[in-house]
Amino acid sequence: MGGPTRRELQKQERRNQLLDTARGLFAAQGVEGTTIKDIADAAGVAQGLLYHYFASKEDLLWAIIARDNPFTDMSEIMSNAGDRPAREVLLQASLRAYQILAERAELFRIVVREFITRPEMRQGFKMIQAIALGLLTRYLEARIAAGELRPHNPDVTARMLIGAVLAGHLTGRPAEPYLAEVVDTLMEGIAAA
Amino acid sequence: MGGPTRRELQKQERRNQLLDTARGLFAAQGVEGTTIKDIADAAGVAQGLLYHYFASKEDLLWAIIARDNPFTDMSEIMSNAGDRPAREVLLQASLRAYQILAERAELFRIVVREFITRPEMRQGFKMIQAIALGLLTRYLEARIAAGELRPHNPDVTARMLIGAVLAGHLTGRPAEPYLAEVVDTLMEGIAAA
Amino acid sequence: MGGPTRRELQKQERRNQLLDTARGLFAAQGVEGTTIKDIADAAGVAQGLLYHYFASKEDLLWAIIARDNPFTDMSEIMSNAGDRPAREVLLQASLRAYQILAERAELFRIVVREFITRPEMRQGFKMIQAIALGLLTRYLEARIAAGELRPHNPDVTARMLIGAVLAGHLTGRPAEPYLAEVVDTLMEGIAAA
Amino acid sequence: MGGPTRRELQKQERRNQLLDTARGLFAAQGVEGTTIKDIADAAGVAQGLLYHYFASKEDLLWAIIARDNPFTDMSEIMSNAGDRPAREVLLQASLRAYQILAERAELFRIVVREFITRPEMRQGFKMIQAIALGLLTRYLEARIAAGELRPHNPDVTARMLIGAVLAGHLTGRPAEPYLAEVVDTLMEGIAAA
DNA sequence: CATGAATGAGGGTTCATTCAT
DNA sequence: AATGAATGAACCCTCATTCAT
Repeated sequence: MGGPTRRELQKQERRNQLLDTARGLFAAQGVEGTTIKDIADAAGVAQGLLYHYFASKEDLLWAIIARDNPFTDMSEIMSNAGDRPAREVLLQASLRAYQILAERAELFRIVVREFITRPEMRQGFKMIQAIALGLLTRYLEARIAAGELRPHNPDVTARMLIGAVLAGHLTGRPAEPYLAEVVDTLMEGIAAA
Repeated sequence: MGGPTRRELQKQERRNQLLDTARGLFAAQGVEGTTIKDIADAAGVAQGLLYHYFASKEDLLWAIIARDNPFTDMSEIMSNAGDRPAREVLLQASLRAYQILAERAELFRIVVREFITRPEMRQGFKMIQAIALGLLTRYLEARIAAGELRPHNPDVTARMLIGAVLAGHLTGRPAEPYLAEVVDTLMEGIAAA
Repeated sequence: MGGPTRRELQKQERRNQLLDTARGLFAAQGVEGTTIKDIADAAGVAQGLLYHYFASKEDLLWAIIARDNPFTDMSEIMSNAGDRPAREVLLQASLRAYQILAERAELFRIVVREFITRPEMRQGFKMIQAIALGLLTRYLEARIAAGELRPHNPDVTARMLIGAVLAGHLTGRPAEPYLAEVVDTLMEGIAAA
Repeated sequence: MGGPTRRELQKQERRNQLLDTARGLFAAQGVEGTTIKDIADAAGVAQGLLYHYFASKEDLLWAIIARDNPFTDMSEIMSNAGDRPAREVLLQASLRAYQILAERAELFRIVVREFITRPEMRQGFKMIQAIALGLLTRYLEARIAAGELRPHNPDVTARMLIGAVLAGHLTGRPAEPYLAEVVDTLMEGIAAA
């Protein structure tokens, strides 16, 4: 029987509140630049309380990443591509990725910043990238096999698309018409006929 | 008469030594994660000496950026494009950018990391990106006008190329054949004829 | 309900303990000559704790001054002069001032020392002196108006009395018979009849 | 035979320049608040040079005090009192003391500040005060014996005059008419006839 | 005589973490 | 569950002093 008790619910809420608060500050000031006191003050609690929910500041960081990790979300998207035209599928995937980046902008900033220098996090970064790359590459291979795309190295295409999406996000470009143009260019190339 | 004295030479050498040491540590551990003591120990000098050359840790960071800034280097490259085929020019530019990123990998890691969270540095970042984008965009416009490339939005192409170069660098891809494939894809597209 | 809780009481006690300890050391060695470690060690606490109670060493100094400031104490004295003979009132005021200087000798030493060189404190010094001078001057004016004292510039008399009290304190003269002689001289002069 | 050489003169000038520079900074910022670099920069020389002239910062402080000590100057004044009226002599002495305080204001500030907390300097302070007090007291005793002043404790009068002079100086009062009023009050008292 | 690079001890301050309440 | 007083290790930086040039 079951379900969470009232108390467990409150506990979850408090935990989420602390995660939200910490995520905002981490994104704005960096992990090193944010003190436990900052987080406690912003959340309106005492410093000590954070140690009831998280073993350390490091643990708090990992808890944020674990909770807001968007990968389960992403993997579904590519699975349902079916037989629609590649241009349409790639555009939809780009748009969705853009959307996720916007929604998770704070997490993204935290992760990029920390991944750059922390050796133990670089490992995780490679995994993440491999997943996204894998999803895309497998899709492209299927479309080449189906004859919709000309034979080429799909890994390169995947990296170009991901790079263009990231570059657009980082430089604040609106999704429209940028992503459509990217996909068009990818499909047709820029050489004069 | 003239020329740097022995003492001035030594001063420059010492200064460069400290900049090199700091750059390596900043890149490896982040600016926050590197202490003045770390740098002094690695350079084999006393902590106090750093303050003989740089007013503060912050000042030291800016001194690294100022010294290793690759912009003058980059702008020359696109100016000498002349009338060679676009495929060749874009590939050469990509290769050179890759090379610069490799040479300045440490600076690049430092800068990206710090730019992500420091507001005063974001400004600088936008400038940098605008320069690179501008160089590329102007070149593409010229080739469209010359009829070598089909009419399209060159800003998108520029971002795609930059994104692909950055993504390749960040994920440790060797330049060959990656960059050639990127440029080919950009020129011809991936759609089946 | 109400009143301070146990914890609030302890907080006040601890705060006062730290102020007492710091005051003693500041008086003995000067503010610059006293380190936070000195204070913490003397109080038997960790250095960090001082920053739980005071934002900085400077703040600690001001907190001592604020707590031990004798002005409310002093202003009452002159208000209750009533119609007693001036000789009696001036003597009583001198004695009381002497007493305060003795009680607050540490604060006094600190304040004089810091006021001499810190521009921002000189301001405060002028205010303090103006208050004491004002109290005395107003009293003397009233007694001149009442015909008890001969017409003269009361500001000068006030400064002479204050000067004599300070000089006596600084050179360690016992209050008796010094202050009585000072007041007598002030009342009668030293010229032969 | 004879006279300081050119080089010795230059040496003296340089020494005096350094003493002047240091005195100004010590007075303005306190001894602790002044760095050797401050002094060297203000004098336009290298830090190391100060150690050619003075063994340490402490030594530099004592050298200032030794050079600018005003006592020889002061003792002559009271010796030549002769038989002039006491009012005139006391006023002249007060004026001269005021003048000396003004001329030596910097030294005075330094000395007071350091004397307050340095045990080894308190000793010197007592000597100084004893000298001034002695000169004045002996003069007053002579005038009492001569019948010009009524019998009283001259030590008290001396302290009152010194106190009034110091208080006036510290609070920035102009010499005129303050000192004349002080001497008048001292001579005649403030009681109504 | 003069320079200023170099040292190294120590200062004020910060902050993640602990623990009695 | 929640508080916040208390700790102590480090951090950035300062500065009197030394010494090779």
